[in-house]
Amino acid sequence: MIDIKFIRENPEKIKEACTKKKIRFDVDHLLELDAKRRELLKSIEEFNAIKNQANKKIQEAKNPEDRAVVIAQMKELDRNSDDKGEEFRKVEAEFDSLMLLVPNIPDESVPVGDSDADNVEVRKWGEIRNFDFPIKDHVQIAKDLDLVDFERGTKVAGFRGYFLKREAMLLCMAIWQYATDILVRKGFTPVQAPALVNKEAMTGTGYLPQSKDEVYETHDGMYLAGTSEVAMMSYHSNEILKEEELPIKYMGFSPCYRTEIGSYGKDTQGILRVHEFMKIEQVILCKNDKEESVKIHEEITANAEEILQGLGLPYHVVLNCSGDLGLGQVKKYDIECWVPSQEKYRETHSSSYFFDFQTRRLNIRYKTKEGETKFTHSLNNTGIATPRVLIPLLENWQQADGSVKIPEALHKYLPFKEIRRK
RNA sequence: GGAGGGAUGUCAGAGCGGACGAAUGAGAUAGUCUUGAAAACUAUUGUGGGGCAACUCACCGGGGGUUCGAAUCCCUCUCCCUCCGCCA
Repeated sequence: MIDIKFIRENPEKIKEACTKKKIRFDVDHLLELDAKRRELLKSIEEFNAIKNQANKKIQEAKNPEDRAVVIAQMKELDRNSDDKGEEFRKVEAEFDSLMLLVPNIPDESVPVGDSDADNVEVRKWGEIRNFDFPIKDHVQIAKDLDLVDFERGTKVAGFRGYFLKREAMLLCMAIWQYATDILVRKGFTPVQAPALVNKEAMTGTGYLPQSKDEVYETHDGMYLAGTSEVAMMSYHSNEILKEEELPIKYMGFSPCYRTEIGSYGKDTQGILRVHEFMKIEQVILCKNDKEESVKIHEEITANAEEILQGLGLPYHVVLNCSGDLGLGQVKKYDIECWVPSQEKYRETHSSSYFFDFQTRRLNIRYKTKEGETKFTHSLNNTGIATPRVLIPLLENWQQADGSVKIPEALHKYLPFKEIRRK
């Protein structure tokens, strides 16, 4: 959510953000509602002030007759006043729902563009291997080594369903443990977060109302979150923190659910785009300070890079263009890992900051040392997501004989150093 | 699933139709005392909206209602606790 005062004073900046983010939003209509709302509120308040004064008189009235007179006057006043309450509530409701749709303003460093095609590569890491044998894609590797059962996955869980088996499952657990060790060492508090969450949590983080098609809703009005960010951000909703506690760094771990309704027909093979997966997420609350947000954004991006480097996966970091930013995001880097069979980089991480967009919705504030109350800033980035990361891992580490080597960083978590056919 | 009890400021906790934006305690901030600290004492200390300001309006879990007037009464939703049942 954006501060209405800021919108009033800078409507052109919001309009510009709409254009850059390719979002249709009628700023002028919002401001009209805002004016109307304030006008109604003023007249209601004036009426309330009169009533409050009259009530004081009723209390001060010495004898019952005086009292009765004032009460009669009061009733008369009530009858003659036109009740603006209902109109106000209507205007307020529309205003509130529109406020949830005002986009945050992209940082100046964000390139203007329409889609991911306009994203800009900022750096690359790792050697892209030159295979001297015909390579397999991850689906073939998984089938040959009996690591994923897609047929039964579909039978039991429908389209995009899968069973992860044997070494693949152990590998995932090793990857979680490996990533957890790195993040805990960096001061993150590990938390197993609920994936089943309420509407406030979804709205507060900005997944509702704008992305409601991509979210599973349960029969009793709960939601399956697409990321533990939803629960971890909501963890401190309606709280006032202390400045000394900041930054708060959580490593949220949870299953994640996505309908993928916007991506019918895309990546239908394998485990790239699935409805259900596991993810370790970095979630940060920090001071209301742009420089602090920028600094931590680079840190959490570097954390993810460190995790990928340990796994020996070539990647690049791209700066997302304005059209590829979510409603609340100020700036976002995607980290994409090299997928040999596709000869391109595919997204495995997404690192973004929001300033106080989410924390206004969730009402997460802190008291500064000077005693001021401010909204915190929030940021998040993937730590590691499985099984998606198995795609670059299996493909980049495949060997001519059909086996797959395990990167050394994972050896201590596994009873094997390679996966080969039985 | 059944039966009761509860939700109040940063925290604990009173209030149960008008003098309550809310007792009291803790915490925090400032000051006195002290070489310094602790203790003690004194003062200040909720949030949000409108107005340059004086001021004013709203907020006692959320939403409705009754009343001239609601933290207090009624309805409803959410959550928490206790007991019984059920499951592990």
